[in-house]
Amino acid sequence: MEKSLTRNLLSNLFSRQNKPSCFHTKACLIQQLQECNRFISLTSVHSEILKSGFLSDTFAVNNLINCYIRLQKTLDARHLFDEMPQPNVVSYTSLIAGYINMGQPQTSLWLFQKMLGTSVIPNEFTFATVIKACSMIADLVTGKKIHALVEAVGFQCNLVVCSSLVDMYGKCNDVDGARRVYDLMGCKNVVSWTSMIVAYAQNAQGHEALKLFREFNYLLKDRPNQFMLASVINACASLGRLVSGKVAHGAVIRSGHDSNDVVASALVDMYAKCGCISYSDKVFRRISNPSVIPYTSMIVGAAKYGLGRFSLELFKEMIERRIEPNDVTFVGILHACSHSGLVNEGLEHLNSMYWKYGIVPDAKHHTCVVDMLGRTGRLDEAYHLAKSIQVDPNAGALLWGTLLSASRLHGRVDIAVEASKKLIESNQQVANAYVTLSNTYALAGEWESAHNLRSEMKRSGVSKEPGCSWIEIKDKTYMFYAGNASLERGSEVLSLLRELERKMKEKGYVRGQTGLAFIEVEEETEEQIVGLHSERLALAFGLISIPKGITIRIMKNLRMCKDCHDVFKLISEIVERDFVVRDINRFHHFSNGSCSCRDFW
DNA sequence: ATAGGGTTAG
Repeated sequence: MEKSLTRNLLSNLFSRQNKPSCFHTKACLIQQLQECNRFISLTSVHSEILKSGFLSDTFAVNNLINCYIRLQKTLDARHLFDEMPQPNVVSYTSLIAGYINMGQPQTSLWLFQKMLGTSVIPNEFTFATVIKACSMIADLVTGKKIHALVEAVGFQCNLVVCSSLVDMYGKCNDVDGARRVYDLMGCKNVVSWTSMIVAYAQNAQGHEALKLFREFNYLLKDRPNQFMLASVINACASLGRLVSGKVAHGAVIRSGHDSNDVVASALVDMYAKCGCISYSDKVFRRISNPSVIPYTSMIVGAAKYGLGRFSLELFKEMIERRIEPNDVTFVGILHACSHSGLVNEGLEHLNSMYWKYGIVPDAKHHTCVVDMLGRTGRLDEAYHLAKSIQVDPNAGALLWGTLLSASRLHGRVDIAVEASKKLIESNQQVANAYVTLSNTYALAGEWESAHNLRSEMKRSGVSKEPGCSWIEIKDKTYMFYAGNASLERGSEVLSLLRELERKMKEKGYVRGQTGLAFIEVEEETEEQIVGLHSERLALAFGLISIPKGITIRIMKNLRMCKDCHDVFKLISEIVERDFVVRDINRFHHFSNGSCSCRDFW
């Protein structure tokens, strides 16, 4: 690359072309640099600068560096920078930003460190840029050091610097840190508000995100833009709040942002997570040129509904439209195959993802496949696969946790023991491992082992939060704790739910495999609400085991079933009376999924 | 030369 650059420079240097006289004045050269968007014309201007002797002019070289960076020639920019006798703050900041644009935040932080050893003082542009580098790699330690420097140098009142600090703390999972900076800001704009909303939304505090959004609208400082709306829709999705999500959708339509790809993706995801896959589909089909992300949202949404075939069709369609899938798309596809029992299709996709699409399967893909094999009872293959994968401790916890659940589902004590060992050894999900293993022993009738494990847990002080599931309707949150069957008329509900499960099995419900359904719903009818309640109640009773991520699919032909209707009615009454939680703020730590249901003791 | 948004396995 360097050689070709030199060649171009030389050929331009010695060519005798008729150039307008203005070409040689500094102002003109710089204007040409700012308008330049092709590498070949850049080298020509570069050689003119060289000829005119402006290479010793910091301002001119800074413009040259920026032009190289704009054309993603970071290495050339670096060579120029290294040759500068007196790089100034702009030279440093430009190159630092260049490394960030090339996806090298570490290098940009290294250069910043070097800059601190010189007499060049960073300014607000430099700070905003390096803070972004910390956000990208979630480096809170460095972020805090830079924050201290910001205060020392006196930029703590700068709008852009503070907005990037809010974002940095949020991305590093320090929500309180983000809020502290946010509260100290003298003036805020849409960006600062959005950064704070995102900090909440991405740290399982969706309620706070929505609260801030309401505050923003109440103050009516500005109209929400597409960035803010996408973030708010994301918060609604994580909470499963259909009503708020629809309000946000209304705002999107009114403000004309509905054709925005990012906003549309957020809507597709939100409707799917709120249980309205048909709405997701409607929004999705209105996107004129969907990119890989809305396609992936739709694939994942369908997969979670047990519509595995639909996911695969969407995948085929996007390939036909020459949209390149990414690693997340394959997570969705493998998830779809896993949850719809399409094992052969899943294995084919795993095997072809690299040679057909150039995506190397990593731990998350293998975890999906372990889950897929495990669900259908192919535990030995799943175990074999899990053993063959190199993983870091976090990914390992997911991998072995997945295998452990599958072992329990099929009563394979031997593999459950091995998977639990791995979890306990790695000091990850220890309580989960104990509980699941004990449940597996119990399932296999090995009561003594189950009991011993419980005693061991008590002795070593390992405890597990009870599983919890919730549904929000209007402004109320209904919480169900797993295994809590001690409510009034509990046995009555239990027998009705058993009957319901029997009917579900008649309709093809397979334990641990396909999400199935209670009732067909057009709009937000009473039936839907009751249907959702009964799903969660059933979970609470431990009666049906629906692995997290499977959403109950809604089936038309159950609508007329009178028995079901009676169940819903009864459950509805009980739920209204016994399950209203008034202080929703207490449950923030659960809010990373609207239908989470953990294992319980 | 600077800040903010969407999809991820259990």
